[in-house]
Amino acid sequence: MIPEPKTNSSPLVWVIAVPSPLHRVFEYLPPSDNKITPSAGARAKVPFAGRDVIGIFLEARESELPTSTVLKRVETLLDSNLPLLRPDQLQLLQWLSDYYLIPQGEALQLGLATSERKGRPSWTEGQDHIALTQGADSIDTIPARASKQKAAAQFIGNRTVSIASLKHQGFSTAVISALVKSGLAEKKTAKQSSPCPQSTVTLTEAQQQICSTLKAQMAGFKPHLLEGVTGSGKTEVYIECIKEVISKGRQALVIIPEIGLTPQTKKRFEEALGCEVPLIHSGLTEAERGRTWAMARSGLAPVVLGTRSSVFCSFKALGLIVVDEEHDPSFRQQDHPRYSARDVAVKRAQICDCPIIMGSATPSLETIANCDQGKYQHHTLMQRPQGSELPEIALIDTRGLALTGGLSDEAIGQIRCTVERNEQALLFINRRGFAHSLQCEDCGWVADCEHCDSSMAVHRTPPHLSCHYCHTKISTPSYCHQCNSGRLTSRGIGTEQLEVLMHRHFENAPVFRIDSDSIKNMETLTKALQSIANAQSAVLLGTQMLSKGHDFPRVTCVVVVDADSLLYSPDFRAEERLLQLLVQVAGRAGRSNLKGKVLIQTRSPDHPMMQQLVDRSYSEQARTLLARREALRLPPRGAMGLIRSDSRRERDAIDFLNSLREKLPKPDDLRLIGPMPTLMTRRADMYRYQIIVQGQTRKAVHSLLQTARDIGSTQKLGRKVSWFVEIDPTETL
DNA sequence: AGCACGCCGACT
DNA sequence: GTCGGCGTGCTC
Repeated sequence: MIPEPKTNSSPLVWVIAVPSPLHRVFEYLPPSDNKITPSAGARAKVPFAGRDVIGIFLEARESELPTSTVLKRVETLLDSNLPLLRPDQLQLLQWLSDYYLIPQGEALQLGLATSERKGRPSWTEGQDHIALTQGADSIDTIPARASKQKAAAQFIGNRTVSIASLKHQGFSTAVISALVKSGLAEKKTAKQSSPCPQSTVTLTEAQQQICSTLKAQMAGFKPHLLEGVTGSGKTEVYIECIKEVISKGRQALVIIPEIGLTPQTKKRFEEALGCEVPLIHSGLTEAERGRTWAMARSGLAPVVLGTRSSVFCSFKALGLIVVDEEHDPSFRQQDHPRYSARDVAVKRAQICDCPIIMGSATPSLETIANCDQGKYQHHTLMQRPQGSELPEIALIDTRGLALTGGLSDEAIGQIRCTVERNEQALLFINRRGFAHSLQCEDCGWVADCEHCDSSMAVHRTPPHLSCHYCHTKISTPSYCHQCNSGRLTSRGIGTEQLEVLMHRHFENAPVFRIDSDSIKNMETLTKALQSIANAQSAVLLGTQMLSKGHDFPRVTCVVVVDADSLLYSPDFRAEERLLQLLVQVAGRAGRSNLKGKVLIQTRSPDHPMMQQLVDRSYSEQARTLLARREALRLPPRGAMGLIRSDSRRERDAIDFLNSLREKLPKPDDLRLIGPMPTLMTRRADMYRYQIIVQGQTRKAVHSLLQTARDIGSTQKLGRKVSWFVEIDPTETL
């Protein structure tokens, strides 16, 4: 047969990354009014599977599809001058897509603010600030009946303030527009927030030394670990480095674990740097995020402060990344897309050829290993300034002791002494609600969640049972559902119950409970922290929320109510987590010049970790854990991957993994474990199963996961179950 | 993911 | 007769 002559050359097409779960890019004909070829990273509106979507232009090339393919046409090019995604972001997100096995179209969306993803123009500087036309002198001319306007004018004074901040103060749009209408005030565009760094606070010798070492390396890619005990002043070091970077006209990105600490942190950075430090976190409105994003992109913001998603933000000239509390598990996004913001930040620093400082009192074992291998430079701050001493840690063996509300007599005695000295005590308890579960005294029946393999927690205010995994709430039963007995008892103390008991025990001291039930938003947290700061003696109690980064100068006594509840978890990272948690909690004590004391209640006082908590430093203990990981060939030694499937039908979840495993290659340098049930197999009516992949090199694990992903998407069952592959999983439960 | 297309059950 | 349930297939 004579081969067909090659048809005329393929048409010129635009390659577009379309937001869809497909691991492919798509070809389109250029728009009909095509004049220019855009730069990579520009947004384009394209028809896709029966609807219009916003995709990202990657390149123009000759079509690689058979000439018979019917191509659709790009509808409009949205960014014709400058692409919204900068080359460094594009490079980062393409790496992200590849490394975390995320579809390219979805990965690229992460580099845009939410409104930009919908195709709206990016935020431009507008008249979103306000100032008094005649300055503060005109305040007296406002009639007394316009009390709100007067108050607003007083707030503005001689400054130019953002309208957003006025609204935060509780002034309505009506009040603001009235001021403008009467000519007393006028809207202004934000002035370039040129930083005017405030004079340096006095640094300790150790801080100074680290600062000068770091400042000399504020150009070019270099990761640093700043290991500093709680209260040793890591933030001052960050600030000095940021000043250095912005003085050279470059920008800094500061990433912190959770929104809980943003208001104070923002204020602290703003005061030290003398400029606005815009935020990026999930609590902001779309408009506010869009504003920060655009300010960073245009270079208007010299510093941006944000939670994990800010690692993808656009910058004009990124010169430094700071990741505070580098060990924190919340840097890992646990659902779609799954990535570690800390690791992405290191990659970004590499791409932007700038330094990155990771700080922690309890660095992760991965980061310590990276220091050992010489990949990261290690700096240590082991002393608190003003000579405040590190707290003394003691174990309380609770075996055989009569506990009052989960507390030993010794702990209660210590709390009493603390309160009587007009100081504050902090009780850490890792359980919300009144009690862990409700049990029948006669037959042992436990009120379980009907959607999860878990018991329901007891709550009293208001009274109900609640599942902390799927958030199902039911009314508290008054009799046993198995034997009809009326003798139901609460087991396992929670924050609510502890609060009641503390009120009873310490009538004269205020009691503050900090957990996700009592703290609904940032305002309530700020208020609570304010009251704590103003109080003399007090008892603070709460969950992890209390242990994260807050500064409580009057706390001199910390009690860990039940350290065992975290001790025996099958996850290979459980010990590391527990150690970090306990050291962080302990670090809340004695941060000012008052000497602190830490009491840890445990029924396993002989456990090696408990022993070492008393007389070893964190880094010594981390070494021990690291050696054990090494021996067991667990990360950071070697690599790990995970394939998980979730389904309403248990059989489907198992079958999917079984047939996937059969089709997978079996390289001898890899070990596959499973399918096996996850620790809490049924959760919110979903049965969850997994295969764990272990190997010597990350490359081998990664390539197997990639194959698994490709095979999985061709499986018929793949549509009935929801499943994913994950590299370097943090929870292998 | 989201949307179209298609093939069976219970409604005006 | 048609409205709409959701299984299956495809997206340049």
